[in-house]
Amino acid sequence: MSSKDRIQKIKEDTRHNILRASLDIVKEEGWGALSMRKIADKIDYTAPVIYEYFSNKDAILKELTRIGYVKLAGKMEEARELSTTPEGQLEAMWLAYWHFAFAYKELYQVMYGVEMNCCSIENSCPDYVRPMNMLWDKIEEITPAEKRSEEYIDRKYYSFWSVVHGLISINLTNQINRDELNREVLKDAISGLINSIKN
Amino acid sequence: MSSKDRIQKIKEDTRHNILRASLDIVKEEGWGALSMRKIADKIDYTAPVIYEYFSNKDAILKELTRIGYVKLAGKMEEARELSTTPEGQLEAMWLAYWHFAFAYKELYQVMYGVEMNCCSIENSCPDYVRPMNMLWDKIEEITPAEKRSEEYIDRKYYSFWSVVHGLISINLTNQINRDELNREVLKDAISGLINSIKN
DNA sequence: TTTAAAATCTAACACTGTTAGGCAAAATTA
DNA sequence: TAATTTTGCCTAACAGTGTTAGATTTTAAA
Repeated sequence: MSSKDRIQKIKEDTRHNILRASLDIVKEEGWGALSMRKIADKIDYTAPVIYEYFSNKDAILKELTRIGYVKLAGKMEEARELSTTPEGQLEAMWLAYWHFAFAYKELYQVMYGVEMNCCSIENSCPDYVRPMNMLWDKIEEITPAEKRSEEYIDRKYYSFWSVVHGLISINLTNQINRDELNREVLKDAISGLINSIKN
Repeated sequence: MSSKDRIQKIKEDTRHNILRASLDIVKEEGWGALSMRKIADKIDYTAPVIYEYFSNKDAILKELTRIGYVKLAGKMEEARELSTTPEGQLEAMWLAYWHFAFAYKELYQVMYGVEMNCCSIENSCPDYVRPMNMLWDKIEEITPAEKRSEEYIDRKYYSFWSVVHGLISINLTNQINRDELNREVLKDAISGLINSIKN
């Protein structure tokens, strides 16, 4: 009856509270600080109670991942409605994807396994910048003199790096191995960018 | 004298063994399984000994990161020597970067914070594929009929995704925030790809 | 051979995810 | 209403984590 429904609702609330508490902790202290006891503290329970709502910690992460995908799809739908041409819609959807990643940074991180590196990279270890410098210099070399500016080369460098690193990340996280697809995407992107620099 | 040198060498060896043992464990069981005690076991010591060579676990990860960058630069140099034109050299260097990421997967992961997601994504939760489907369909829509094949749309979808996700990952890990650069790279890539589809 | 120093270990602390078992309040049944 | 069952929640524990302090053994110097 009504009491059963009320109990059901309280259970759903608690489940929701666990998810919200988790996300709050991550927002405040990062993924590394998320623990079952900390979640329990936030919702005024002890840790074992959580296991009545989620079978383990991974299940919480998985549900947050799912929520992330739902939210992302919603944002993309919203963006699509703002444009009338298909080209405009496609662009709007990618921009919505982009904005989602930063507006819901923590969700994006758990969705795609993008973790902050241990410690601050910018300890200016010279080894860190050498690969970048090698590529940067070579891009500079093939850039026609009239285009050659720091901003231009920077932009091209980041364009290269984005496609390559993006494709690598996708391959490393989703272990879907599609060699011929990778090769074509990579070749397309690299030759496309080289052409866009030379002309 | 000689005894001091020998001691010095043993110390260097131990330091090296710690790093190699760490990488071995990660290769066998993944980053999540790497622990100080497990490293110590592999080199026939107890855990506290490691702290005479590295101030903490992060320092080990940091050194592995550095080693990764050195190795990457080496591979890129090798690749560069194989070509004579600057365009060929640039392409070869990016391909070397690409191959490095898979040949030294664990190093690439610690260098760029690309972690495997908790559990297998392909539990075929329909929510996971919705954003992809939305984009895929829209790409199909703007693709001229004579080009329209599954392979073609797949390739274009992954090209889009790679740039956008790559740029996001770079922004999330290296917290270097360069808004105008991001906007330009993103706009360039998206409009470039849309044009390449339409023509 | 005694003494100083270096190398290494054990034990502990505070944390982690997770499970088992118990206690008390609530709901159900007689 | 009284007895019984179910539910909700907690404490305590286990095995693991990174890390530190202190004791102990081994090596080197006097």
